[in-house]
Amino acid sequence: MAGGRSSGRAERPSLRDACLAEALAIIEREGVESLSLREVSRRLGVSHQAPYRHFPSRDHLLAEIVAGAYRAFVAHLEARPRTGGAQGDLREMGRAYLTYARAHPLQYRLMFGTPLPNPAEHPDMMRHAERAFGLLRDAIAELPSTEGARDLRATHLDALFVWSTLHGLSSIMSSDALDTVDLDDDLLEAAAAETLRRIGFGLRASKSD
Amino acid sequence: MAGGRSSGRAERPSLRDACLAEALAIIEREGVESLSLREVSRRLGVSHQAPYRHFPSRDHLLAEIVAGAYRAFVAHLEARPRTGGAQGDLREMGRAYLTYARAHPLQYRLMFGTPLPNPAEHPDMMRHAERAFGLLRDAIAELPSTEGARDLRATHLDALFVWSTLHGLSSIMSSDALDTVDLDDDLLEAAAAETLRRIGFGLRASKSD
DNA sequence: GGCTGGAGTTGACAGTGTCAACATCTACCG
DNA sequence: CGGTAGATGTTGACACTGTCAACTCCAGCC
Repeated sequence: MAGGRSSGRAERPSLRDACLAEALAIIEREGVESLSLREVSRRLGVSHQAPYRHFPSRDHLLAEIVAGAYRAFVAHLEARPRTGGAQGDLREMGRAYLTYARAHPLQYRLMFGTPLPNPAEHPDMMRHAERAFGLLRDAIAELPSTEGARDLRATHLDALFVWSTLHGLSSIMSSDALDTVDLDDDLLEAAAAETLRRIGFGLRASKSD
Repeated sequence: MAGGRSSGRAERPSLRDACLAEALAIIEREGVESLSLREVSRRLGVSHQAPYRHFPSRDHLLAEIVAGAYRAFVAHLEARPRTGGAQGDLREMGRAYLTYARAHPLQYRLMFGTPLPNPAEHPDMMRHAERAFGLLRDAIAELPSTEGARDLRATHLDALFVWSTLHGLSSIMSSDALDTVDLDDDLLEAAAAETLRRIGFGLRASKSD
């Protein structure tokens, strides 16, 4: 039902895929807000209405690009090393999260940083998003509970803490705001490691309440 | 040189201020991306070029609104209670940060969440932004250093940690992403308190390295 | 053959930001 | 008092955008 329209098996010259690729290229160079279907058409040498054969609207095209970013994000998170126990696993998840954000700042910003096309109108995009959040929450739910049953509320609190810490660092790292403050690359590298360590402390802190 | 054009002393009917107010109202109802100077003009009953007498471009108007949000943010941070020592002060700062983000999600998003008009072209807006960051960094620099001189790098790391944690929670709280996950208001309240506590743990953790 | 439906094109419309030329009104200076 | 300069606001244009509607084309199928 979903996806698979592209590389499944060569299905036509696929102007559809060309649009997605060209749109992404435009966003990379000029930013989301200056993405225009007409410019995409122009670059592809087709008429300004051609993309409408494949996308109901500009926002639908954008939503598909964002969905792609989520898909890649989820894949990256799932591809993390799966060696240690629950605690080590969460750490790997955090590392993977930060790695992706550092390696793909544009995609990260597309997912979390920019005003998305109305999410309610693009359920497919949201499905991928929820999948990503679910991964993180699951990893936390797996944490060993030192005091018997892990209650749901505590899990939510922990998830929110981990999520917001990771997200905070990532969005700062992939934002322009950094330019106003002078921080070198080494520092950011260190900050990533440090943040992971501190998340661990923070989680343990909640137990020793 | 800067500011003071508004409420200093009644300086004309001040279409300028009316534009800012109306623009903010539009953003509140429709979102940033659908803010248009022409709509502002229409609502104010003036011609579509009138605002250009007061703002060189749409982005300049937007930048001024964002600058206003930063100004209010800085004022809110500076108005925090100043009772305790450095440690208590940082805690108050954190509380004030989260309070503002909760009370003014729109403004918070305007500052950190949306693609701003090219910051380099709006130095005034950036001046206010830096002021806000500076407050936080200063509060951290004041922390008692248990091991003699507080080195600059450590301060930066700490600042980045505190900042990103606060920002992460705030931006999640003021974002639509929350809607995809079911979290009640009580939980958010608890998360704010919990996060402040955990930031404390995180900072101490860096010392006991 | 004829017909149907997808893919792409052309032409229009309303909306936008912005430049340029015009009008008007206000204040100040001779 | 008259006149002139500057700020303020208006009208008209231009290029650009997303999107609707009607048109052409061409492959495949009965």
